[in-house]
Amino acid sequence: MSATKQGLIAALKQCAVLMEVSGENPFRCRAYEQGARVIEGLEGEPADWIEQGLLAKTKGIGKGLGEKIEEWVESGRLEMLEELQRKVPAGLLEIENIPGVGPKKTKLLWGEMGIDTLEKLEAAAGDGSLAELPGFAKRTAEKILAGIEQRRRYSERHSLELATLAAKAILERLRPLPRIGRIELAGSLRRSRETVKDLDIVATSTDPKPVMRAFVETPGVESVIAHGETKSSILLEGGLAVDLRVVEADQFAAALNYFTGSKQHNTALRARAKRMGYKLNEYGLFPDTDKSNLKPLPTPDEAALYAHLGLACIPPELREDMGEIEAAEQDNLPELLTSAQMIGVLHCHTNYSDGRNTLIEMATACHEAGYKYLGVCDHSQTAAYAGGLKPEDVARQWDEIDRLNTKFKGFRILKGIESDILADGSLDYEDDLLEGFDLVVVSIHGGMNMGEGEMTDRICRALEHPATTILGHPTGRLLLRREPYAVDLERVLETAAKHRVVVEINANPWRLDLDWRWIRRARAMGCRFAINPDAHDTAGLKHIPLGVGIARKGWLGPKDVINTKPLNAFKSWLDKRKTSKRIEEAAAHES
DNA sequence: GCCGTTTTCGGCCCGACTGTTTTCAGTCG
Repeated sequence: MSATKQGLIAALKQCAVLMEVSGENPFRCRAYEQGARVIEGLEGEPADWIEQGLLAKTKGIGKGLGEKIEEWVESGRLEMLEELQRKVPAGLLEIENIPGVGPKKTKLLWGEMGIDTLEKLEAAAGDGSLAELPGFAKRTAEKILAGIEQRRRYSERHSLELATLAAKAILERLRPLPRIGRIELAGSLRRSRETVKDLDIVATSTDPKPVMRAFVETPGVESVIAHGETKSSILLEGGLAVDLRVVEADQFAAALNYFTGSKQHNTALRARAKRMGYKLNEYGLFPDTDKSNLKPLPTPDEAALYAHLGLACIPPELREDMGEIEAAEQDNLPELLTSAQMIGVLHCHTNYSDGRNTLIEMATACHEAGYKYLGVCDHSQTAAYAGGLKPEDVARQWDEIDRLNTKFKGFRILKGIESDILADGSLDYEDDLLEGFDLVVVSIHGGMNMGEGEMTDRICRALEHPATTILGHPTGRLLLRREPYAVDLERVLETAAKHRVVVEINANPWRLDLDWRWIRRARAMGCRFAINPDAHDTAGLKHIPLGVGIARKGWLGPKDVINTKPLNAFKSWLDKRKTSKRIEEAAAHES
C-alpha cells in the first residue's frame, strides 16, 4: 500500500476524531469517517482517481471531500487537519479513547478543567476534583481510573487465538443451561476479522436471569461491565470483553444479524429496509408504514430476513459493505470456499528446522485430520536462527520422505522448502538443488527495513525465479505486534500473477497475510492462492480454518485455492507448471 | 459533509445500559 493513499486515509480519520472532540456537527464528522472508509476500498492512488474523474462518481465523496483529496495530492497536506491539530491537544484523542468517555465528556473535561492529557485526567479523577463537573460523580471517576488502567495494561484488539478459545469456552458453558434455546457467536469473530475487539454472543431464553448470572460468573472474568436482563458485558482476564444479548425466540435471526454486523453492513441494510418501507432493528423487520401494526415480519432465520429485503442470504464473512449487498441483490454472491474442501496442507515446519514435531508426527497428524498430502517446507540454510537446512540436511530429509511415503496409504509427503529471499532477491540454494523440490515457498525473514522500492524489487526478483511456487506471508506483518515491511503490493501481486506464482494466505493467527482486503484485488489480477498453516507443531494445523475464513472474506471459492486439489491433480499441476517454466526459460535464453 | 424515483433542504440507524439524575444525556455497539 502506497504511503500517499494510506496517509490520506489516516489524515481523514484523524480529522473526523478531532472534529468530534472539538464539538463539530456529528454528521459532518461521520462524513469524514465514511469518506476515509470509501477511499480505502478504491484501487490505485489518489492522483489516478482525480485524473480519471473517479471521485465524482464515488458515493460518499462529494464536493468538500473531493477538494480535500485534491489538496492532498497537490500539496501532501491538509490545511484543515493542521488547523485542528493546532486547536486540539493530541492528548484528547487518548482521553476520548477511554471506555465510557466519548466526545462530549472529552470536550467538557478540556473546556471546563483544561484536562488535555491522560495524566491530568488521572490526577483529577484521583483527587475528587472531577466531581465539580456536571454529570461527573464518584462512579464516573472510578470508571475513568479503571479505564486508564485497562488501556495501559491491554492493547485494544486481540488475536484470533485468544478470541476463538474464549468464545468456545463460553458457548460450551452456556449451551447446556436448562432454559436456553438458541445460542450463537456473532460479531467480528463470526465475520472472520483478523483481530477482534470483543466477542458478541446472541441467545434466546424463556428465563434470562439465570443465563445472565451464569454468564457474569464465567471463570476467568476480571470484571462485570454491565449486568442487565437482556444485555450483559464482562471483561475477561487478558482484556477481552464479551457481550451477551438474550432475546425472544422470534427475534433471534434479527438479533444475530444485527450483532454480527459489520456496522457498515447494518447501516446499509437498514437504509435499504427503510427505502422498502420497513424498519429494521435488532428485534425484527417491521412494516413501518402502518404504525398500528407492530408485529414483525416472520424471520425464522437470517436467510428469511435477507429474503424480505430482496436479497440472497449473505455469508457473515462478506458483511463489510464492500459490494455484497449489490451482489446479493443480483443473486450474484460467490460460491465460497469451505474448510471441508481443503485437501492438502502446505508450508509446515518440522524439527529439521525450528518445528517442534518430527516429520512423521506432522505427517501423521495431517493424515489423521483427513488431509491427503503434506508439503513440508522447513527453513532454508540462511535462516540459521531457525536451524535452516544445509544441502546435506535436505538430502537427509528427502531420504526420510521417500521412506515414509512407502508406508502411508492414500497420503503423501511432498518435498518442499521455505527459501529465504536473500537481500538481492536470489533464493537460498543453487538452482540444481531448488529444481529437486516439489514446491518452493519464498519468504522474507530478514532485512525488513529496506526502502519500499528496493524491497519490492527484491521480492519480484524472487518471484521471477523458475523454481518459485508460492510467495509466503507477502507483507511480513505480525498482527498487533509488527507492521508490514514497506512494499508495493500492487507490483508484487502483478508479478506473481505474471509468473503464475501462488500467493499464500498464511493462516497463522498472528499473520493472516495476505490481508483479506487485498485478496479480491489479487484475484482480479489473476493470482491464485494457497492457504497454509505455517505450522511449527501439530497443534498449528488447527489454524487452517482461520485462513479459510480470511479467504472467504476475500470472496474466494475452491477453484481459487490450489490446495483444494486432490493429490493427483495437485501433483500434475506442479509438474505441468515446472515443464512450462522450463520451456519459457529456454525460449527466453534463445531470444 | 453527503445525498435525493417522496426531497436541492433537511434529513442522516436505533436501542440498551449507566450514572446522574427526578426525566435524561452520553456512550456504546
